[in-house]
Amino acid sequence: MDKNLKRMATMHRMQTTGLELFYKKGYYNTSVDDILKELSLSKGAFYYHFESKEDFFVSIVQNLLVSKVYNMLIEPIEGKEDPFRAIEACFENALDTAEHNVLDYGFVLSNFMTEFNGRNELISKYLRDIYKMWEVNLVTILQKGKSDGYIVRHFDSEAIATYLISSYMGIRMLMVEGNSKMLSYQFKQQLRHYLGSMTQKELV
Amino acid sequence: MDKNLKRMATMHRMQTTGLELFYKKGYYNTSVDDILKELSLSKGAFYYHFESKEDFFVSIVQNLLVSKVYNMLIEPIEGKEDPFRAIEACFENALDTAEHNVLDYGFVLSNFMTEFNGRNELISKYLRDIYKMWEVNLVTILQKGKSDGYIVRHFDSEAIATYLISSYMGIRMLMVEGNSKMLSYQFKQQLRHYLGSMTQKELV
DNA sequence: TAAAAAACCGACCAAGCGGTCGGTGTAACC
DNA sequence: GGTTACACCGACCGCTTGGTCGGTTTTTTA
Repeated sequence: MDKNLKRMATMHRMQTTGLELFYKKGYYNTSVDDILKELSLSKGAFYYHFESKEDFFVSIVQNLLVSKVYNMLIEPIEGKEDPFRAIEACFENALDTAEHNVLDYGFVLSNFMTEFNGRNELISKYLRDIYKMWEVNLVTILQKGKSDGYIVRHFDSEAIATYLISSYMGIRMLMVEGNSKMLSYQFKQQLRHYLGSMTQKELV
Repeated sequence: MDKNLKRMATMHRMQTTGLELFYKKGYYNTSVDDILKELSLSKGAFYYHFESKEDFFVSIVQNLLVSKVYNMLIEPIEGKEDPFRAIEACFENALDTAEHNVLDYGFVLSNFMTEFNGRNELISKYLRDIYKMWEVNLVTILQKGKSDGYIVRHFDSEAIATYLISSYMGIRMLMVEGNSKMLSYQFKQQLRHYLGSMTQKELV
């Protein structure tokens, strides 16, 4: 009982530190020893809990990344009345945390997708699943927005979702130097314009 | 004379193969030996022509990447009458080559920017310079478009450029599996809508 | 409190890395 | 036709990597 608790605690410690370092330096450029040094743990401890470095990373994706993306990019949108307002607020909030160089998990996701693309199919698959989860959620709320009269009916929800996600991932990729505040501002402005151009005028 | 030719030929061969492999597998995940094996050349040959792996990559950026990005993403837009039409055509063309998984250098650029970000400041700087070149060109043509009456005057050219580049880099990041055709289609559609929403109606 | 199971240690290994260096073939020059 | 400089070779070096394994410590169990 208590046993399992300790096990979980250590694994969790390893996972959070692992995510942080993998994100900062890249998966292939971060050694298992790097993580262990940070935690003052030994190789033995690591391979007692995880089968391999790859297995370790998969566990991070499933235990941390999924829920973080959900909390930050999906849950804040779900069930809201006006979809565009909800999306706008959610994206802007995510960018604000990103500005203060806190971990922004939308970016973490796209960062890893880039790194593993064509290099590790298994991990890529897990990452794509998270992306799909995000996309499906956006499409759903856009469809609902149509029925509720917030969005012009003939627009393509899937295409809008794709465009939204790609622009978000793109801007996060650019927001890495000192100019992130400016970029974030410009992005928000254009996002509002883009969404505004598809809003159902009058009616409802 | 002929001498210099041979030198240049070998270096160029190394650079093109290097770019290809670095792009496919990542810089840190591609060894010098990997490239040499592909070319049936030896370590000696490599370090005769280049000081280090880093120096080699910088030479690739300066000799190949700069001109490729220019040819593909800048030159096709420069000096055109209607900026939105030019940008639209240029982006669509770039995505079409990307679909047939030919090297698309806008993506190569963003890929490397992600990989080196926070890991190699020198290389990051060179990559950012290319990005800036692209951005400045977009801003310039957008400004010109305003004076020529194609674009509503009060719009923010810098913000539009940022939004365009980020969405492009984002969509390319997503276009990696089999669904790239669909993504590309959706992107083009939304890009047209976005640009259309800023086009100066009537007048001119 | 003794035995058993779980958690952790760290020296060690083979493989791979970027980079060096003394040597070799070959074309250009006098 | 000998000299010289350029282009290339590949064994080798020190170091890091992911992963192993026999052993020790800590915790749970009975």
